[in-house]
Amino acid sequence: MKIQGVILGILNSGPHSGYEIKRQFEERFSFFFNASYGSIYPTLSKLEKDNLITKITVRQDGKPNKHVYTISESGIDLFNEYLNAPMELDMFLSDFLTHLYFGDMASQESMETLLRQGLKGIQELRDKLNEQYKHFENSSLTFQKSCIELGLTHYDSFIKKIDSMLIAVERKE
Amino acid sequence: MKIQGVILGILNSGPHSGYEIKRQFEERFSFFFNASYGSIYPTLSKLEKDNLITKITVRQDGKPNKHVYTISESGIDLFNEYLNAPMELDMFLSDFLTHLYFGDMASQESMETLLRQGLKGIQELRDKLNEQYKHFENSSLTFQKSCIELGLTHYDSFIKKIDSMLIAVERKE
DNA sequence: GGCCACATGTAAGTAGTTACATGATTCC
DNA sequence: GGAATCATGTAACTACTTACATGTGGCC
Repeated sequence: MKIQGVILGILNSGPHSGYEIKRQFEERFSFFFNASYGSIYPTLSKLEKDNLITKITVRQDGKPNKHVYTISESGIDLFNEYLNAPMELDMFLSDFLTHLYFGDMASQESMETLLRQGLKGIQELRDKLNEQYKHFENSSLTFQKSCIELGLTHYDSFIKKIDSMLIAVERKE
Repeated sequence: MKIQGVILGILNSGPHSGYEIKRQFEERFSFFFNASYGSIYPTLSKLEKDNLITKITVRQDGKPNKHVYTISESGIDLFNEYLNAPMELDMFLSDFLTHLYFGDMASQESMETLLRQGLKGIQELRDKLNEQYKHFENSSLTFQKSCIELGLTHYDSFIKKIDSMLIAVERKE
């Protein structure tokens, strides 16, 4: 599913502005999806032009106005089409693993540094995701919660494995 | 690291053709990197034009000719620059998790189907990667081996979690 | 006055993929 | 004769990101 489908999905559970959508991407989707303002705002414009969502301008107290978008009937239909379309293959792009892969010709010292850096980065992501997980503790959104749990699961398995690789590298010194 | 760096890295451990590079992507990099012929061949042309690699044409018995590329001194230098550059953030793009995320408003039946489909897809990827792992059983390329182990670790943690989600969904029926 | 959070948007650039196009050789 | 594997390449397209541009309002 591309950004158009994901935005329709978010609006399917209530009206939101582009800024709010961006926050959801950072807080809830970060483990498996992301998008910048440079694609969110043009997508919202296009969806409105195609009558899949409608816009209203909302005045706020102590904050600038915002454009709040609501999904239309045809938007809901299109979202359901996206949901029922065959799933695309997952893809994981890891610069850390790419560096690691080329490690067999590098020095043990540089690989130890790499592993430590990688571990630190993953631990930070894990901690950030765990902060988000707290918001779901008493939530009935079990599938959203599971998405975060899958992220934590992934990070934990990586952390464990990298830890053992570090121990192996240190032993060789 | 982009495709240019990865190709230099592959050629850094020996001369190869574009077709062989593509096979390496499928067999060894598939968990964390991939590229199509549409980017491999133009990249090889560009690298040659920039004198980072050199080309020779090799005649083969019972097979078409192939263009075998060898990394140059300046190619090795550039690859080491890439290796020492700060790492980019890993990114995981999952259509399965995107579908899952929107599951709280869907029927239990459709979510069971989704989970089964997702599980099947991941098991297939795991099996394929495990086939590749066998080639590394007695290999001294410990870091390449570790990259595959990290992939298996990831798939196993996902399989375990999706299994438990399936059991939870089934119990609710 | 300066910084931060909130808020929207565009233009140029990136880094690819997909689909197309071609051809050798082997095996059935 | 047709499918499969080996082999190379290009043109059109995609789906974004980055950097830029602008502005409000609160807090220190």
